[in-house]
Amino acid sequence: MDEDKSTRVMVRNITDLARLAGVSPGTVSRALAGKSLVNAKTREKIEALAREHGFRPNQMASGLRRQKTGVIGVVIPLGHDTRQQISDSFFMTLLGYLADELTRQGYDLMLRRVVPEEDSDWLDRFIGSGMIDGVIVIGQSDQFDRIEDVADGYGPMVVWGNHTEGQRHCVVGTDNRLGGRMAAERLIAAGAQRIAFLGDTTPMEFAARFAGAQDVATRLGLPPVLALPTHLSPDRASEEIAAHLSAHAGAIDGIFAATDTLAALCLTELRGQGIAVPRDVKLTGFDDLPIARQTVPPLTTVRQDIAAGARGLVDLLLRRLAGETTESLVLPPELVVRETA
Amino acid sequence: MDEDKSTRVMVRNITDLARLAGVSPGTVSRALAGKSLVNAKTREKIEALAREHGFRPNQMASGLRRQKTGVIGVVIPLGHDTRQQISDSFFMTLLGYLADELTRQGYDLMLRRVVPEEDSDWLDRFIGSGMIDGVIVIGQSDQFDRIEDVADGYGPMVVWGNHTEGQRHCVVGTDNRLGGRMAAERLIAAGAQRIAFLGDTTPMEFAARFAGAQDVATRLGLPPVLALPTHLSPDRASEEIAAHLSAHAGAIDGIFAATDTLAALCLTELRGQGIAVPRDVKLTGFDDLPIARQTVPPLTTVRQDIAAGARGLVDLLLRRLAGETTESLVLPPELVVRETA
DNA sequence: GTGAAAGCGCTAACAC
DNA sequence: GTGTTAGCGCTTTCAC
Repeated sequence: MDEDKSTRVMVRNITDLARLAGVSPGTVSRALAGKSLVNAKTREKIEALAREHGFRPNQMASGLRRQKTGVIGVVIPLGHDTRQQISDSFFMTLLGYLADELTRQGYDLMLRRVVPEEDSDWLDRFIGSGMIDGVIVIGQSDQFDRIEDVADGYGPMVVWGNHTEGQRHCVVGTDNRLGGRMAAERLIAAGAQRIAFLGDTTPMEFAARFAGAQDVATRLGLPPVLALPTHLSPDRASEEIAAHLSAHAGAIDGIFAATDTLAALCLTELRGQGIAVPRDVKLTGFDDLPIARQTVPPLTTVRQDIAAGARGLVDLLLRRLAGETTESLVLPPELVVRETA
Repeated sequence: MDEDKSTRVMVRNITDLARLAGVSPGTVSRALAGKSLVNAKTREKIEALAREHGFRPNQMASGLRRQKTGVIGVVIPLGHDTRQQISDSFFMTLLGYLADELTRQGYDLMLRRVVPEEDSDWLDRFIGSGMIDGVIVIGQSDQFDRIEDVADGYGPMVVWGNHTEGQRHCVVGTDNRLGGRMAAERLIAAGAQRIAFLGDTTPMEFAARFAGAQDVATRLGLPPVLALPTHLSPDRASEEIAAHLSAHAGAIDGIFAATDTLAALCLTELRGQGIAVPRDVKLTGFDDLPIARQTVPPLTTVRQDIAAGARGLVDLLLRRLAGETTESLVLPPELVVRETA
């Protein structure tokens, strides 16, 4: 007998293994799938052989036969702001948690980033590929209607995003409007009166945050919240922020940034223009990403529970996969007071 | 005729569509795959029908038949430091670029995060799943040997990590040792004499960075570089950094942090302990992530070209898929001088 | 240029 | 408890 793992015989499929084990392919399939009704001895023998030859049943074939793939699609639609920072921290963090959670549940994750403008068919294409059992959409971007359409005819889909009264697709997300109110209230409590919202208000989540801040301004009889649009990529955003700041210097004493990333950038620009935070201008972010603790001074922000979001997405998706109909899940935001407001 | 998209007939497969079109399944297959030798009229008819019914050929079946899936696996092994920040910015950024690059090349991306300690079989399992045409491993972690073993018998694999003389697997990565030298040289040029390396030196990349710094200290006759190990998760790292700083206060005037993330954390702790940067202690990071520009003062660091790395990984993988044998790709680091050293 | 037929690797009735 | 068989949906010779 030679010493090396006797992989001299190539085992390419269940049939090869069956021949080696002296049983039928059906039995091998049952044994490897951990099905009941297989003789303990037979099973052991088959498992030993499989191990020895490093054999694993082909998931494609199995998937085709069983009409399920064990794969969940995760798709990130990139809206108008195509070059949106690829590493957008929030989405990437969510993706990390999703990967963990799906793995825990025995699913694989197929990731797709799409540009809806170039491919209006992005969602159907993914669903229709036959490669995935269900889909998680990260961010509605500007594709709300597209998603609604699909939701009517396709069950196993859950979306991370903003909840709108009466919508038909199942969504998981933070109560952005409430979060926006919290941010604005904090800015005002810290002494601000003339508030600006920093960030693009086109995406629904951001629009809701903006609306929440506006709610508060209106209720308290303060001037309306000023919208200061920016892109999401750091380079462009920095320039835009600098321009906004110059244009409105002195007219603003509170800034509610749409995300922590934007807030951090803003902090840098404020310092550059010699504006003291929180003395001259109060500032809040949104998300509570790690960076929020590391800015100088550390950022007051509105926390989203990303881990809970990921768990919620996967939990709801699995329930839908099992045929349940599910309600959307709206998570509560939490104000984290640090030093910028 | 009724108004709605006449999706009354469900088209579940190529055979259904063939029936509608009055042709054979084979012809439909050819038409939809864009093969030559199909009558223009026939092709148009089939394409129109497919569009009308939102039909798309099942990729699983196609994959099974053609013995290729159009999917590239991307796996992130989480070493000993299991709870390594899920959102580890560097890997996540790389992942984003990989997603773009693979999409551009017409491939889908299947993502898997694995804990080798709990599953020694992680790599074979992924490869053997039959779901992927090739695999990109992000980070060697402490799995160098495992990867070497696999490389002997499996071609389409490329790894992001550190290059070691004579290794057998194809790797793409920055010249970490050179980067380490650059960082140390900069610290010294800025006036430091007693240098410490902040971070775990177990992963090969970090070990190489440390070794590079050590090279410089040795060459210049300075005291050896002190290793200050930490975990990667922000919470633990902060504590550990604080402890290191207290223990070695005054004995260190230059810190080379293994990553920008660690450097940013370190900066916060230094400030907390009233140590001025760069006056009392010089500091450099590694990576040049966005955060490096936003710390106060902004971080001097060693830049890795992540986009080039992603392109390299995909390019080499596709070449190997095509049967070529490829050399590893070592990318040059670049010193970015800001204000901490 | 198109149809017929075999088969990718696996699973699930259905026999026995 | 195990073998046999018929596909899952697609592609690809091989005929014609």
